[in-house]
Amino acid sequence: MPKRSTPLGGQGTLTQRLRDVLRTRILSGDWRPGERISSETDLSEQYRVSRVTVRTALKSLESQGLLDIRHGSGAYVSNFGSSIRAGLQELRSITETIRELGFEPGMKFKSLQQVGANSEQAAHLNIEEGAPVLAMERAILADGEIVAYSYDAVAIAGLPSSVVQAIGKGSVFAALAKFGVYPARAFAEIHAINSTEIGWGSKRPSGALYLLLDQVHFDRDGNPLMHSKTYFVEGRFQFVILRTS
Amino acid sequence: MPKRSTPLGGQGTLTQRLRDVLRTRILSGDWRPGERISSETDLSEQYRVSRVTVRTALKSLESQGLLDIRHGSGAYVSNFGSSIRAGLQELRSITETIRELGFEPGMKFKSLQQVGANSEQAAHLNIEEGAPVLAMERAILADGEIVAYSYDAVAIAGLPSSVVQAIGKGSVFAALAKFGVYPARAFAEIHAINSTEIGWGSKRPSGALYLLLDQVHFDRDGNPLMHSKTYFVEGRFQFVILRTS
DNA sequence: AATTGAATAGTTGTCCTACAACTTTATAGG
DNA sequence: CCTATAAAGTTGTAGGACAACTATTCAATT
Repeated sequence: MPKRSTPLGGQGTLTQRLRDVLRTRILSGDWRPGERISSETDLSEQYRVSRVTVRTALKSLESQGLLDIRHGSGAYVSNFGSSIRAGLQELRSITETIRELGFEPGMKFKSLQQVGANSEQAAHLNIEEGAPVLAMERAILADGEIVAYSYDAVAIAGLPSSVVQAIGKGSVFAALAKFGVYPARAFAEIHAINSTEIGWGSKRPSGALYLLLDQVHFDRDGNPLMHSKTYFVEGRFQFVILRTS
Repeated sequence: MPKRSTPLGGQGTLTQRLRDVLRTRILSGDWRPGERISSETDLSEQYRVSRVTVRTALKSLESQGLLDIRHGSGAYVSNFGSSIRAGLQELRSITETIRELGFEPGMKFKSLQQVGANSEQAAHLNIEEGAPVLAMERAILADGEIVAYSYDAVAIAGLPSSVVQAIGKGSVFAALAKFGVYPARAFAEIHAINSTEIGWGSKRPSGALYLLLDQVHFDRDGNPLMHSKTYFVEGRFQFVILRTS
């Protein structure tokens, strides 16, 4: 078993940990866009892992659009590196995304209670109508400014009631993680919405134009965990997608 | 050099060819959603490739959301397999997407001419302001109904003038392909737009609400090829994204 | 009978070595 | 200066081995 100088902290498989380290290095600018990163052999020696592990990690970053690997030449930092952080295809907590973009995330609950699922929620979560769900209405803030309103419903079956308190204190993702629930995938639909019925409070934006992200989160096994309708105030959040063929 | 019974036709690396074959098998229902596919060793023997190649192909399909690989257990077909095809993250011609969704695609040009690049186009295409570009304004139809208005600019340097005629007859992608130009990636920004300034003609939709896909297409080497602002009429086109962690 | 626990076989994760295929750089010759 | 060739460097694939994890089987215990 090889020992490594930089212990590759974190969780997950060795490849995943290495991938995260390399992603951080790329995003932090260790290599400039268009520049060639170290060769697989070099990285293999540097982190004391096999070349197979390095290759798998690089391939993963390539499929995320951060790298462009060319046979016989090397792996080059893609020219989109800096903007991709807010990429839609990567499933991340909104709170964490806001923080990584350099803002101070915040959250204001309008409601947070256990209710019976309405027909839309029941259909998305694959449960009976009226079955208990944890419903919440939140305003999401960045540096004190409202960037989105979110209407969420968590399938509550099997979750201890203490999760309610945990959610009230911070990120939904972080709260669920404490109870062993990890969203692994989300299936999202995007719409443009123009309505004055959305949002509340005094800091409500003047416009009525929103980008709606209507998504269902699933766990590893494909079981629906949460239905979420998030209305992003147009102009205050930049959504980007890297499309590949 | 191993010989394989099924020759894995197509182009690209061995891994890419195997990946395409396996993706086709998955989408065609060789294994049902949730079902475990053959083990890496089995696939390795079946296609006469090394386990490394099989692993790389499977990992690629996992990052596309088609598979879920579990340590010590196997690779399972994800439950979204059938819906993903229309996903935003896959770069495809709008025309072809419309046809695959079962509609008859159409296109109406308002203009198609060589002009000097404006500042926005110049910035996105990384050329001088005023440099020649092929600009077009089009309405995109599905079954005769307008689903989007698109304002595009192709960096024309090096392209023969005959490409203009080819584009006028059908898909832009198809026309460019004839001249050896293949968009490999696109970087898209999404916005909600409410404006009456968009669109033209008698079949113009009554509403003024659009989903704007503002994207730049790049070739394999990262050179910008085309800037494209496409305004999709809200409600007439469904955009979905699979988000993974 | 039901539950627990250990052994077992099967599968993915990582390692090592080797070589093929491709790209870039260096070199020699004109 | 230009071209062709050689050399070095890099990614792609192969094969074998073992570790780590999962699912199953079956005997022992309650």
